[in-house]
Amino acid sequence: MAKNLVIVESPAKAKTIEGFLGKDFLVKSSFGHVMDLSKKKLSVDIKDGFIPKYEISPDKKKIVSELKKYADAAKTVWLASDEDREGEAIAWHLVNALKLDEKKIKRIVFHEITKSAITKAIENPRGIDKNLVDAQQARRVLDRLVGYELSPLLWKKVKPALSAGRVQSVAVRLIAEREEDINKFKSKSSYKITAKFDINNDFGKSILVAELSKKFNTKNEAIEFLEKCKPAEFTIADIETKPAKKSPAPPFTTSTLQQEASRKLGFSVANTMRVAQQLYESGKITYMRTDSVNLSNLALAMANKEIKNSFGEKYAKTRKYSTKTKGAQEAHEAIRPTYFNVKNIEGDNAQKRLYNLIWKRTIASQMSDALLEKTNVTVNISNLKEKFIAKGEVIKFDGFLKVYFEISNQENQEEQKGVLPPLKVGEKLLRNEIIAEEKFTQQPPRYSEANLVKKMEELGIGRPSTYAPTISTIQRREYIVKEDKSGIQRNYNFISLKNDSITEEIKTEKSGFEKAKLFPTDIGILVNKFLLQYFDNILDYNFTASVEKEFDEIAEGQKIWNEMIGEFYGPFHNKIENTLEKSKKFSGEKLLGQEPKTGKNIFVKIGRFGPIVQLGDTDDDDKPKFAGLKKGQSIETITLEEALELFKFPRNIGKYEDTDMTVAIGRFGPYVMHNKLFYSLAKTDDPTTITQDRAVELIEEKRKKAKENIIKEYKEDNSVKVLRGKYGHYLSIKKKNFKIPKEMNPEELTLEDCLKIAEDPKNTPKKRFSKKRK
DNA sequence: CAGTGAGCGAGCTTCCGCTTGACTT
Repeated sequence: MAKNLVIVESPAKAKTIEGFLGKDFLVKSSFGHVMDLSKKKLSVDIKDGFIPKYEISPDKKKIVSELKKYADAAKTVWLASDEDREGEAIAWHLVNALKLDEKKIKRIVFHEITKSAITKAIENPRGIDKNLVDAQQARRVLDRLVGYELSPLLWKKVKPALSAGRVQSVAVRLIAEREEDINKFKSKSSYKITAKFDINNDFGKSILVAELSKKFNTKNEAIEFLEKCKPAEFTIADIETKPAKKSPAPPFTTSTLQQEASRKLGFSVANTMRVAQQLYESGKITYMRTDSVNLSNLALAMANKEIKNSFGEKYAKTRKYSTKTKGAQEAHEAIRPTYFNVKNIEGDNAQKRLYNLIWKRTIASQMSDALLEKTNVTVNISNLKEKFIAKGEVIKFDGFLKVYFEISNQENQEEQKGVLPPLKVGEKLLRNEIIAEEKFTQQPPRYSEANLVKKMEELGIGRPSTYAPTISTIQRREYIVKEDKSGIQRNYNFISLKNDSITEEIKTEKSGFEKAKLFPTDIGILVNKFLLQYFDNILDYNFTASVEKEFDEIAEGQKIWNEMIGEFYGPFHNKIENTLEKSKKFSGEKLLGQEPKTGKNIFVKIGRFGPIVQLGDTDDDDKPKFAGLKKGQSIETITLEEALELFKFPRNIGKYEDTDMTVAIGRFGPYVMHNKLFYSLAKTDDPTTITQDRAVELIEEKRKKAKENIIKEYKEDNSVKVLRGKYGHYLSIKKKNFKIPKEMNPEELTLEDCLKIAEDPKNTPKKRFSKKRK
């Protein structure tokens, strides 16, 4: 057995490091945290100084016992978890979980996986930094208290199974507020003037395009301007040329990788992380969960060599970047290729594309500036004081642009600068055409997943390891949805002056098209309203930043962690108690109007199963009627007419095989019910207009499909069937499903076989987490 | 999945941050 056991967090890291160290060292990984608070209970002793009660995480029991075996046999245990708050806590938990003798342990840290960094770390061990551990405990306990006291309050006051937390609730707030901004937004229009001039000078013929420095608010002003241009003379008043430069962006962090992969490759945040993980595990890139833009000296040297080889000496420029992100912990390097001379890799398409993006971005970050020449040409109008301006841009030296071009975030970047024709000051220009185009101001854009990550990082909310999971949590809770929105056709005025006549046209454009953007749901909006009303401090965009400051003070030994938690918890818990006692159920109920026939009130609100409309008051003699909202409808925007429509279900649409068919809208969308069986409508079917014939078609379709999935039936007992499902073959007996053992051939099962399978408890399906609510 | 919504009451849900596989009805 090896004399030395080194424990790191990630198995891929363990493998690499083992190669650097001699055979006296055994390197194992803890797979992240090994101890945590129990999921089932609060596990914080509030009365006695907020002492947390840790347990070995259920899924880590095996790893812990394995590590303990190695640790007991080793002379020295080197705790090499990451150099940040969480890493320090992992080291401390390992001491407790493995019951390590303090004399036997050494804590080492390194933030790059290079041989020299590891060797240096081994030469400079230290003890566990208890202050840093305490900062982590404060973070952990705060999050637990907030999450586990707010969530149950929501269950009581809003809806069961909801959740709230320091990070997720702020993410939802961002999306809800953006939607509010969009609803409030009123588009304004103005007129942009562009001129095309014919050039005919010593250098030949060409065209100069220039834009007026001023925009007009009304059509009349624009026409008035064009009228004045009719007799005017146009002269070049000034040509200004100045050098400019562009510098490359720093190498990727988790957040910037997610943003660029979204923009350039169309990857979702989760997809980016999955593919990056694969690249990391196969040794092609460094660690993918990082907030650091730092590159190791080894990496800098490799990049420099690669650039000189591929592009030449003058393209290389070694750069050190430093982070500007709030609360960055920088335990790792930036995300970079492991070997810079590998430009392309083996792998699937997604891996190749993501690797290529990382390679280019990292290489570009070590390349020279691009040198540009920017030119501004001013054109005078003889009878007006406004000026036309033409802008040109020429690349004198491409530098890093040779490999990498960062797409900016702005959506409409129609302005493209190019090369201007050769011109002279004083030169007279011939007016070819001047146009006035009506332009509308754009509504604020909805967040994409990657833009949300960017914003969260700016606010210091969440960490590289949690961006993707947080986004899926708030989608799973149905606070937000990712959807496309088709744009709307819009008319705009287009006025043109050519020769001596002005013509007016109405053109159409499509605007507001959005793909894979985040929309708040009714429940998301409601929960956000509730939290803002009662817990505005937690939802404050600066909340995390201010507690982070206190965590830092704890880490530096200037503050006691449980005192800090106490100061927070007192007022917070009071608010919980108060709200529990005083506030009524928070359903977001809104009176829409009255039903024309009966005069009964119609409300919209959130019911136990989501948004509903209600006909009649709750305390009326007869029970009120309820109906769920259709997909795409929302509490915020539904009208009285739409609500009345919803009460028309269930609708009878005729008979089939002598039984009534009815159309209704359920939790999973509109459906036809026939003979107590359900048939979902297709997305293209409209439940308000669906015909009898179409409903029959749906019924027949589903029957045919069900038949195709039957592999075996038994005459003796028709409740037993062997079926083909999403995950392969399975057995169905009286609506209960069973797994068919792998060694058995589903095609050849006899009825006896089937019954035997059903009796064996190991074939009964495990209870999966289901969203079922009674 | 399951096509409800009142009210009663049992029993369930939930946080953030570290890490990877396991394995689905």
